[in-house]
Amino acid sequence: MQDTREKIVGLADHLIKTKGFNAFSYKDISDPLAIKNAAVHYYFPSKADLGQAVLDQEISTLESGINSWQALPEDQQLRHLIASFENKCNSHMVCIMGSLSPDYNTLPVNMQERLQQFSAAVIAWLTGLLENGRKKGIFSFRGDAGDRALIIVSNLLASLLLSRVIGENAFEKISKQLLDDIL
Amino acid sequence: MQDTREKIVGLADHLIKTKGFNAFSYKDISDPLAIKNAAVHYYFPSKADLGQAVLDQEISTLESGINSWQALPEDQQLRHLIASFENKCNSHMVCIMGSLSPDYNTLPVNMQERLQQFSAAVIAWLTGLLENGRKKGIFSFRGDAGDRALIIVSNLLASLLLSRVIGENAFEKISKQLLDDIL
DNA sequence: GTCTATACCTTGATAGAC
DNA sequence: GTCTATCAAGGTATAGAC
Repeated sequence: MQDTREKIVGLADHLIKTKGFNAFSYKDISDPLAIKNAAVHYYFPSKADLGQAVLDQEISTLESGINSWQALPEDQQLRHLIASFENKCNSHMVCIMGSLSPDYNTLPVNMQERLQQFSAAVIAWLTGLLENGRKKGIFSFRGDAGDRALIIVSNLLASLLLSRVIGENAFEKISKQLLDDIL
Repeated sequence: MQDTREKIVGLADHLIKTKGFNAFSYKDISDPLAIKNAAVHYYFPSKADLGQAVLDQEISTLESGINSWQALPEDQQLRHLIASFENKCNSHMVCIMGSLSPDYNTLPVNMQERLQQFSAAVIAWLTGLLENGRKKGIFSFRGDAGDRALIIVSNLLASLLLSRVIGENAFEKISKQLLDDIL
């Protein structure tokens, strides 16, 4: 089934966001699907292949999200981004960048490249969004839009990490202040 | 030698900040010290013991840092905190919270507890620092000091993670904006 | 305190039958 | 596509000699 492939990628994505790339194994994937680890290797010969598939999916999900918000006012688009992080927080997940960046040095090269690609895409999009929103008077902030985009991504990423350690309201507090600072 | 113990903890600390807790092994420690892995187990029977020792050292280093800055004006104290992150960035390390929080669910309980303790200590100290600095007119910001402390920790933590993926100037940009926002 | 030696387990991965 | 069977490698950890 082609379906199995998708289930594997979905599970791997979830495992990366809850346990980390180095901490999950093929068994963590084959058991819930009630298949054997060899079946997983049939779809993804190496763990690097699986990791790459997860990142490719993350990138395309991001892009289709961005596309679907295109017609909305800039502040609404930003709220959608924040909402997607809120969902992760409620499901006790961190984002893909928050999970993989500490392990960056241990990742296979193909995953490093994809992770860079993902980060660049988020920041480029958010930079444009902030610039346009500022022109229209929707956002108000000092300094370069690219720097501000960096700050926002940085906060959202870290808020999920902190929530895991110091409690759930870390995300709420941070995301609220984030919006207050530019609206 | 008692010295060996310290070298082990130092190496483990460095390994956590470069490769992550789940990605380093006893061999990564015994090889550079030119000893055998059994010698490491002599000092730290389990990896959880070693991880705990690293966190205990992090906590006491933090506390002695905080103490040594006590007499300085609040903005100087904050700059010292930022400088300590800059050092990590230049050495291609992330901070202990940035490294361990994504792996939180996979950590032994004693390490989870210490990590919570560490995070709480940083945030409590920074909250007080911001409150005092605001009273004196050194800092200027809206909202609760605790929320602002959360934002700053969140940014510093994430800036090291982002630097690793998208390049070195991420830290510089973020830390600069951080100060600009409250000075 | 450090060594050798080793037990035991998990992991990623492959070969070949069905 | 999925299975059984198996592998080599590497990991944590322990026992006991020196």
